[in-house]
Amino acid sequence: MNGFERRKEKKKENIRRAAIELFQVHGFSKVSIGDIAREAHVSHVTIYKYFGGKEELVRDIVVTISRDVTEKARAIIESDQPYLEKIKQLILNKSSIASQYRGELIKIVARDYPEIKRVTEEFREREINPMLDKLVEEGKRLKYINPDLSAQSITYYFMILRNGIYADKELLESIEIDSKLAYDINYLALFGLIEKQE
Amino acid sequence: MNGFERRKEKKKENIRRAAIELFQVHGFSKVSIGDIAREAHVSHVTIYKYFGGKEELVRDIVVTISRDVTEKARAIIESDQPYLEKIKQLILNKSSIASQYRGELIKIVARDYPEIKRVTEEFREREINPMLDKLVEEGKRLKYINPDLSAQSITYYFMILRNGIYADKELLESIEIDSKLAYDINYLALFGLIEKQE
Amino acid sequence: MNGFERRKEKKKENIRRAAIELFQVHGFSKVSIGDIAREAHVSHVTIYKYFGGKEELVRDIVVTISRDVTEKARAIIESDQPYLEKIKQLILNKSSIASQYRGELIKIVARDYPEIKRVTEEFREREINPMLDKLVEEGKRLKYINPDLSAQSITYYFMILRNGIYADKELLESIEIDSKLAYDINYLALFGLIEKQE
Amino acid sequence: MNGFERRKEKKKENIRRAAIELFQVHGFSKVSIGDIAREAHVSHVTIYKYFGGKEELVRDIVVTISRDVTEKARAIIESDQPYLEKIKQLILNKSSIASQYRGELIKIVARDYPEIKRVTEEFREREINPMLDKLVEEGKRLKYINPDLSAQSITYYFMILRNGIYADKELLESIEIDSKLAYDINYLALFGLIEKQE
DNA sequence: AATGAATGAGGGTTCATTCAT
DNA sequence: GATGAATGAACCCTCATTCAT
Repeated sequence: MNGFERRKEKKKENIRRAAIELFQVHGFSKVSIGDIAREAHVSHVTIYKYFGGKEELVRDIVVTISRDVTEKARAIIESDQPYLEKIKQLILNKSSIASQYRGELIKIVARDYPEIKRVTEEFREREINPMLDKLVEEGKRLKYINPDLSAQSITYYFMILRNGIYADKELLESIEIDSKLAYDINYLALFGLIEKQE
Repeated sequence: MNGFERRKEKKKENIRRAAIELFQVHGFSKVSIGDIAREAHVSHVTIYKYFGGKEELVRDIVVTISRDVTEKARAIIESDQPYLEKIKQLILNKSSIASQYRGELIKIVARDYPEIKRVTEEFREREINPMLDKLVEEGKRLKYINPDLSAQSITYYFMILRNGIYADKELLESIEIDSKLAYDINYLALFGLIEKQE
Repeated sequence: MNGFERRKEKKKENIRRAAIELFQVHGFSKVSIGDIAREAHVSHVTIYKYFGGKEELVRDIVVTISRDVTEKARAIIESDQPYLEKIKQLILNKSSIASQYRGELIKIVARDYPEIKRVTEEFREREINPMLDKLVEEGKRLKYINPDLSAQSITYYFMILRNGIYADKELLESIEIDSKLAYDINYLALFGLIEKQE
Repeated sequence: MNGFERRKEKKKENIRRAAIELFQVHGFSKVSIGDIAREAHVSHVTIYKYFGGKEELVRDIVVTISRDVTEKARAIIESDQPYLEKIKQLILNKSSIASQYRGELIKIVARDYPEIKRVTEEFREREINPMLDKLVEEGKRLKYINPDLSAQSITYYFMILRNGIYADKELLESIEIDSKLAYDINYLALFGLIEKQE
């Protein structure tokens, strides 16, 4: 990648960043190419030249985010931390995942551009699920996880938690501010609402 | 309410139903008044006469749903069932709540029409939260719920679960079809992912 | 005219009144048939049945007003008052002419419905102008009016004054409240702005 | 102002001109943005980019006209002509004022956009009235004007004449064609309809 | 390579008018 | 004869996309 391409890639990155930011604040349908161009300090036709159109820009963003999220998850899972720590981080880590993972965004986008749906599903199928399966396997081996629970259920459970948490900006902020709340949510996700009665 | 008004109310109900349906499938911003009119088999002008405009239609729908959900929840909480059964139903009941509660819809709508945000927040503040607080109180008294958890945390936890579950239509369908999955999700929400080690 | 027709005529009159009132307040283009129907406490289709449509309603109103104004002017001119008094009243009388003559309304309407233009012009041609011509004739005979002025000029002058006065609601109100102002305007119209120098 | 901005200003001017022209012919409410765009040979989107919307376009036009009229009046008043000549020109000058001053337009517009009313009233209050007051003062000093007449009355008288004259396109044309008519109207406005009897 | 402008489509809204009850 | 609803057109405005400079 020569200097020319590097500059171009930087500009693309900048456009992606602007788009994600705006999507998060105003919702996907409300953000126009013009808005993104303004936010990224480029001309809107530059966006067309670089990405081809709104759908392609969005696909590009979705792929970028998906890749990013996958890598973050892989880093956590393959790290050297104790098992519980890994789980906790996957459910509620304050790293950049929070600021990027936008289940909601992706879902809405998927509705508008069915082709993008396929992209994200492929990602989950091929990248995320295998990783989670292995994690669950390990959890069961370590007796952390009830062996009667299916891997699919647990995967779904993760999805529910992540979607539930990251779908609500205000909730996210509350969690970041209030560490007792963060602790409680973690506790609830890990050990459930109900105390097992002996 | 005479026959005249009853017919009118029926037509309004029909328009609401069509709108909700379309919002769920295509997302809020993508559904035009014309679409709703077509789906409801009325003229778009009728919608304007009955509701006044898109914002008012949406506010009406949001209020209707909110009221409905609240009543459903109250029915469960004030019913004569054992405590755990109530909790389970609140998290994952197959009744019409599932088909109506659209946290996601409301959240997106709130972004477009800030005034509607207030309506829903007032509902939560005034109706939902007090009910949940009492429920948590009861759970702690019965030693079902860890007394260290704050009521607010648990309220958020409920929100997360509900949002996470109802935000994903496919997930919802999977749960309805696959009873093992439903059981597992319930188990996870109640007793958590991690087995407490003795 | 039997009782039936009398009731019908009354209703029509009521509709006319409502329409004129609304036109005066909100301007012609801004008043819909629905508005008029509401103001007149009738169904809008009644208006269609009685008048045929918006254009016909307006034509009817214009004719009614024109006839009315003509009769008022005739009454003044053919009355037994001194000449100057007649002139004064024609320029600025507080009678109902003020509340009805709507040069502005008619002009705007004429733009929308060219056919109506003809109606009013015919009226002026056939009714108003002859009356004014005779009045000017008399004024010249009585040495009130400079014989070098053409009757047409004076007719235009009347038009200018009336249009100028009645086009501005606030001006009209000021005149009605402030009698010194009314006196001055009358003076200016009659004797001009400039004092002839001897 | 570089060439770039000059081209832009020229285009805006062109749009204003087209709008004024159409407003004069068809009345304000009947002219759509699309009509103006067509007349000005630009895209309607360009109008939105330049002016923001119909209300803003209209406000811009009103301000432009107001400023223009004020300047024209000031030029006459501050010129080196004899007093009577000034007055005559103010009442009936064939310069571009006639083709621009549109009291009627402004009044109708004011009804639709109350905010614009304020703009024009401010103009009158701050620019026009002081000028007229001084003119009247001078006229009284020179014994041209009856000192019993209030400045306010005379201001209104000017308004009446101007509104009466410029509200009627056909009248305006007649005056421009027929110089005897113009002379008579001027005479009537200056010296009144009635000869003072000695 | 960036910018301004044009196009064409779509959505929200209102209206005059007509139809059915 | 009055009312509610439907139709079809028009208008304001915004957007994605393309063209010309």
